[in-house]
Amino acid sequence: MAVRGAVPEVIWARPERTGRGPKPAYTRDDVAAAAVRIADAQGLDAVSMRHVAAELGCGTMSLYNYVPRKEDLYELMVDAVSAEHELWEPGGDWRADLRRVAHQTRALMRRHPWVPRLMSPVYGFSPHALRYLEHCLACLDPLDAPYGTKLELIAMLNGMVTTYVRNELDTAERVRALPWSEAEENEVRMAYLGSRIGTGAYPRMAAAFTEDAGPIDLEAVFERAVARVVDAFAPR
Amino acid sequence: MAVRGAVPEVIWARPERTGRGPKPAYTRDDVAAAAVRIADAQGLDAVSMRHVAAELGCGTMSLYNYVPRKEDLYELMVDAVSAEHELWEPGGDWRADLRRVAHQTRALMRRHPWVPRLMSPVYGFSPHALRYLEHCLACLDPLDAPYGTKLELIAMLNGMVTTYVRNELDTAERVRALPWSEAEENEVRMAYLGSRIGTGAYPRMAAAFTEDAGPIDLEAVFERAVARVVDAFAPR
DNA sequence: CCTAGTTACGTACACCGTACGCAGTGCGGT
DNA sequence: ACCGCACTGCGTACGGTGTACGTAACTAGG
Repeated sequence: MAVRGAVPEVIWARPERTGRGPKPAYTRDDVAAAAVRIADAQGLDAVSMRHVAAELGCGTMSLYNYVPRKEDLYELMVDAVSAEHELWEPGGDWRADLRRVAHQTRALMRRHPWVPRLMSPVYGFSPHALRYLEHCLACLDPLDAPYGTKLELIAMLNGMVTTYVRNELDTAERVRALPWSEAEENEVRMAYLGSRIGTGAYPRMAAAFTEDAGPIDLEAVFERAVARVVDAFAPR
Repeated sequence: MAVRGAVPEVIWARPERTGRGPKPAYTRDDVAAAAVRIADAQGLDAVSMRHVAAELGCGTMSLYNYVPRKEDLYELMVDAVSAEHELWEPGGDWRADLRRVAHQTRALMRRHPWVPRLMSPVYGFSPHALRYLEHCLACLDPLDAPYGTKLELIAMLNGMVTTYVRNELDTAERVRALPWSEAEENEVRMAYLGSRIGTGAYPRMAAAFTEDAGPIDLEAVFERAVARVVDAFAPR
């Protein structure tokens, strides 16, 4: 009997089956898919061990045969949706390819609004994350720069996309738990903001708000941000 | 009796006292300070209503006289540490001023490692956050650009700093709850990564790892990232 | 002065992650 | 062929969480 709880382990290094005893009723992918299904439908906070087990159709504690801790379940979830990344043959224009990567990542996160909240550097080791990273590096083959710089570019782009989509969506995820609507909350916040600005203590913010009264085009803002990050690494 | 739970409200718009009834034993700042003290000392996960109440020296449910939901307690915490931002008179070189802002924000987050996890666009309305934003805009006075662009720059810089420090620190925050050390976990993860790379399926990652075997200088990486974001908005 | 609104807070509920123990199952070694 | 044991499945239980609700004490406004 191995003392499982006290030794560090990576979920991906642990074999899915060891050969002895009865065959497991589900695969690791089944578990991940059930958790993803719940997160997509009811939000990340609804992903509890009990709910996932119920969705899967087994007892709660049976989950711990597949996943040592809930943290690892999160890791499985991120890897599962990372499989949705479409990996194409890079076309030679690394800036265009990287912009395409950014847009695809954004689309993925909009399909699964809980992903930004789970993004962590430690999840970068999962199988599908490695494939994704290798693909990004392949896109950067035409760029004449050391790998260190390329990795910094990829990290910066991914971080920017994650932050951006997170700001765009986690309020929507958050509002699910609130007893009032997002529109109502925004209205109250804007009213408060207006009252603060009206005091005259923030002249530049006041100017900023009178300058641009129209609704902001999120799509265009994202487009510009991506281009700026990519161009920041282009040789002059 | 107002039905408090069903109407949206901003914590900052709610008056701290209404005049009727016994005087509150603590101020809102006392509550925030107690929560910050716990988060600094024991991590964000230790910030429970019971712990904060105990730290403050009152009953658990008394907290709800000061804060309608735990979410608002988080908002108070972020605002409380936002007061630590040093606001100087901008010197005319907006790029230098912005770099200084970035470094100061990073230092603040390193003092309070739980801040990146709580960063959310909705917290941008707190009093000290408004002061901070106005200061950033003041730094950007010499830059000839519409306020929309300036706000995009500030958002991008803040997001990058937050992401960066988060990646740097939340593993440390996370490891507090794990039954093994961060070094042990890193060793296991690196071993697994090596075994995956050894399969030859990721030639570029393999090349990247053989290229740069030395330890990475986090300070220099951060410096470069800040400079890149700032320079991306400089007129050519 | 009275009363309505507020503070303080104990109790209770539903839910969480997961340690533990037990029954059943089927492969590996003899 | 047959143990034995490692494994799966899972019920129970523990200590934690946020917070709804009810009650007692208190004080300012009419």
